[in-house]
Amino acid sequence: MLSKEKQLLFEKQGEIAKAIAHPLRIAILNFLKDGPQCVCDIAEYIGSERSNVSRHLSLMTKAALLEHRKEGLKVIYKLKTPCILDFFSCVTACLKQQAKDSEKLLKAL
Amino acid sequence: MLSKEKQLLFEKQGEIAKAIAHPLRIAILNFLKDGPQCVCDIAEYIGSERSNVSRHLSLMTKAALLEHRKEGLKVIYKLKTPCILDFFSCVTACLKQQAKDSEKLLKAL
DNA sequence: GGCTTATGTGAGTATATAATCACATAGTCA
DNA sequence: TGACTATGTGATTATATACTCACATAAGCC
Repeated sequence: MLSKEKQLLFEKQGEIAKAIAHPLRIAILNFLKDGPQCVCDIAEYIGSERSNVSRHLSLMTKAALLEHRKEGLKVIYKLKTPCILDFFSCVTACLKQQAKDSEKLLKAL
Repeated sequence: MLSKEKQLLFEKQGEIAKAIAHPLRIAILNFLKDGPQCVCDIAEYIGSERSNVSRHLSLMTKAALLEHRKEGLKVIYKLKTPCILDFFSCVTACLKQQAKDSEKLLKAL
């Protein structure tokens, strides 16, 4: 049976996973791995409304994935824990597995 | 600007992240890392209704995180791509960062 | 001060997700 | 065959999430 401590841990882990789990947010994380960027440049890169981007950014900030500072008119966001980028290499491994399976299926046709 | 290929990749990665992003599903993944288990034992471990567990399992199966085989009356689920477990070590790093920040804040009081 | 730009937020709507209950299906065994 | 067990699924409801538009705020510049 699941202990209270583990339950709490899984909830916390779920919050972080949820903060990552959106195509636009993943795009933002990938954009920021090359260095800090302002909201306007992020919005232009991912091709979405600024207000929407702003919400995604504050969501990730609340999950402690990002941090930001003000610089004149602009707000600059950057990765707070670059280790989350490791997430993508492990997801990529899963996707490769999927691709391999599809390939097998295709050959069987 | 985001290329179509990258957009597609980020969507796929988002699907996998979403399949992980739930406390019960994370609990299941952690339970299965010690070996394959049937639905009834998984349900008992995480303390939720079987029908609910069943849905979480099929969701993760669709995302290719799990695979299953039938064994008599029981259906046995197991990790398909154990590499997703790496996800947890990278999330743990984020949580440690968060804890460190809270500690700093606490000291400043 | 007034104008402009960058950002964030409230309100509303549309869609997705999670959980529950009841029931259907499939396999086991007497 | 009939009772029993394990699992999955349809229908419903509650809640969460994503997006858009309009507007508020804050900082810079003339």
